[in-house]
Amino acid sequence: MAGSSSSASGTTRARLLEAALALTGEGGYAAASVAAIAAQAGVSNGALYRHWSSKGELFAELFRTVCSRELEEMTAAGASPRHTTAAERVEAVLTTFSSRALRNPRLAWALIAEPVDPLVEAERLAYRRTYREGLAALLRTGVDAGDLPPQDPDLTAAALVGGVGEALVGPTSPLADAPPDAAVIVAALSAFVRRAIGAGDPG
Amino acid sequence: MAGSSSSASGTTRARLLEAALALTGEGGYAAASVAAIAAQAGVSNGALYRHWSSKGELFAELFRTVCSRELEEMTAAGASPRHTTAAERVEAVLTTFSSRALRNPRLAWALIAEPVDPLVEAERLAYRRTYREGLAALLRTGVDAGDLPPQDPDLTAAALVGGVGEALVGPTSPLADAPPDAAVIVAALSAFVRRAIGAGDPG
DNA sequence: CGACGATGTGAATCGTGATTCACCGTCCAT
DNA sequence: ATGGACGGTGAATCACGATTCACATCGTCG
Repeated sequence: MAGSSSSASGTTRARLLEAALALTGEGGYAAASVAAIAAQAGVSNGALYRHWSSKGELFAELFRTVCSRELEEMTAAGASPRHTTAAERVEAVLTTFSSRALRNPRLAWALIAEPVDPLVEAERLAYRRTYREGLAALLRTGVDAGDLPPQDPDLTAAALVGGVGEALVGPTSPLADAPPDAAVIVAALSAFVRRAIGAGDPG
Repeated sequence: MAGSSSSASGTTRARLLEAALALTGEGGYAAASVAAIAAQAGVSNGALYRHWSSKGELFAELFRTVCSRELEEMTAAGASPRHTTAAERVEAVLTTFSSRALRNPRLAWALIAEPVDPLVEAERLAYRRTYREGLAALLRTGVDAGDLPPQDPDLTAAALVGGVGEALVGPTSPLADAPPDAAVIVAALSAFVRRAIGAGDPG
């Protein structure tokens, strides 16, 4: 009926993903029931199962998509030639992470901390590990080069991921969708990160 | 039948709490179904409802009990006259937290990070906030005294709570109940904390 | 003794969502 | 035109654990 590629909607599959993302961004994973997703996408419950074998699979895919975009951004930020030292790169990665998360706190919460399906949890865990490992690699570089003090890079990286996450969704979750002042928070977090990795003052 | 106060069991109420704690310590909150708790305590499902109006209430009480003990220990550690600077106190608090958590990683995970009832989540949140506020107060003291560099104490505190938590239950959760080497982890975390709050070298 | 409250029993019931399935249309290939 | 694959429908079903409730049991008190 509808034109094959025009107005408001793509394929049902895409609409379901969009709907799931939108609902998660509003009310978190909990608000994204199969019924709600289907309704939002304008299809029936059953349609979902034509494209995924379970709700979990849909969300695993969604998480993968969203997180991989985030990862890309962070990686790019860390790899930019504007930064020369490992400390700067670590800071850039986490600043990117923070400012993006603050743009959509609810979604960030869902991605970082909300209770989810085991299937989805596995996806989240995998990405967390990736973040951690990326940071650890940067830290190792810095330590080896003597820019950063001796430390266990893996542990520092884990603590940074957790610390930044908590600082963002912890204080954020009580708040509505209007972060008080993202720039201030990001700056303060940057300072925390710099100190935590043992880098000196801002360059 | 059994002696009123002798061998293996106190009141049913107490046995239910013990059972819930034990199960949570083994398989987390998820493993602690009403049926499992009742079985472990040697009573029937219904007995639980003679003492709490819901499973959530039981767990809220359990969390409160356990967390308040932890809080006591941490507070005591931070208040000890052995420590003079704010930095030392912060470090002592978090070291206490870490080493205790590492003693029972599964339970720590349940207390810190596992998905739980809203009722229980509220309890957890309250304690997290308390930890955070306690740390923030110490940090403020240090900053005011000039021992620590200027910083947002609340944000630092939040990041520390999150960072230490992640470092503990993140890398820990994949492991069985035998932490590789608690002392090493605690020492490394201490160093992280010292750097993160901007304290100098170890005293 | 007999009533009564507190406690315990455990099978039946409920609530909440995810998941299934018998039944269409539509569209293309033969 | 016709068969059948590809979606789609949505009410019925299922799974799973918490919760209820009609029925004991026991200890205490008048």
